[in-house]
Amino acid sequence: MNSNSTDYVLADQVGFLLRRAHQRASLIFKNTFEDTSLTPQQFAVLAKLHEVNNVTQNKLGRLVDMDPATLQGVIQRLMQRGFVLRNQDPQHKRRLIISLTETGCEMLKNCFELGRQVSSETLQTLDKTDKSELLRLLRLISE
Amino acid sequence: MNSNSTDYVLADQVGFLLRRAHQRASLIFKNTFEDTSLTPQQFAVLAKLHEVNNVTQNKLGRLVDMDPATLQGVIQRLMQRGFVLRNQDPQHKRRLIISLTETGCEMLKNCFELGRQVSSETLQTLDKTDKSELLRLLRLISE
DNA sequence: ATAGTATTGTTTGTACACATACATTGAATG
DNA sequence: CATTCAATGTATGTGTACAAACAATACTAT
Repeated sequence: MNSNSTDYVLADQVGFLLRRAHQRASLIFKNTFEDTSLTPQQFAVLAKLHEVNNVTQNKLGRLVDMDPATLQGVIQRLMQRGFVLRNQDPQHKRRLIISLTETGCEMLKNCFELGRQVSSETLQTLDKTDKSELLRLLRLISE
Repeated sequence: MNSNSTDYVLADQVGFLLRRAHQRASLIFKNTFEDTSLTPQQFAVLAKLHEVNNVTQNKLGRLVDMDPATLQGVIQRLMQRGFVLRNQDPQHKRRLIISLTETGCEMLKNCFELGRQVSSETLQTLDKTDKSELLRLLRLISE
């Protein structure tokens, strides 16, 4: 028995469900972070810089899973708002070292609680077991 | 004991993991659908039209979970390639009825198998139970 | 050392995603 | 009937996401 087109239900495909889930999570983030005007990606960069400050732009990109081209734009917007600095590595002229400014660090402190709210609201329909199950499975399919 | 910034690990947040997973799924889609030059969203529209042809653009948007503004662009690109038609509803001058063309239908037939491959490869690290678990959980957090 | 290669970052172009503002039409209410 | 309101689609602007082409610097092997 061969598979045919009737087997294919869009709403049952992971990719489709991932897009939907991601869009909903982004919406919750947007509403929760409204006052800060930070995007999820901008916050991800700041939060990662708080974990490991003074990183190469390239390495930072790998840590937050963003393209060099994409990260470049994100960094620029964060620089314009004074949250981040970009300095040349004295040892390697080609490298740029990204670091949090005082302003960025201050802003960030008020954001961690918001970040927790976003995660909590995104997962609110799941019980405790399902919450950690979902995280585990997402990690598994992201390599 | 109050929570502080050290509690917040970016890599443990759903939103971050959802973005990563979605990006990986998109990459797999891109590679698999290389020859067709269809994007995930364009294929989603075609696949949905195969399920329910002759829909209002607005309703189609709700079915594939896209903004009116976003869908408008997707539809335009599908029209340019002759996969889709957009006709005015005679009863409601304001509405546009979207339908698959012969060309679109033909193209689509060869795509279902590719779509299955994408889903399969995206989930390849999971066992059977985990696969359906993930789908269930994603549905739960997408309302 | 020199040549070739890998690393790192920018630029440009296409495609979502969505907010906001706008235009038009159909329906509902007084 | 007229005014208001909801539904539907368009236009524009900002922000990802990524490919491809480019540029410049470090590294490696001969």
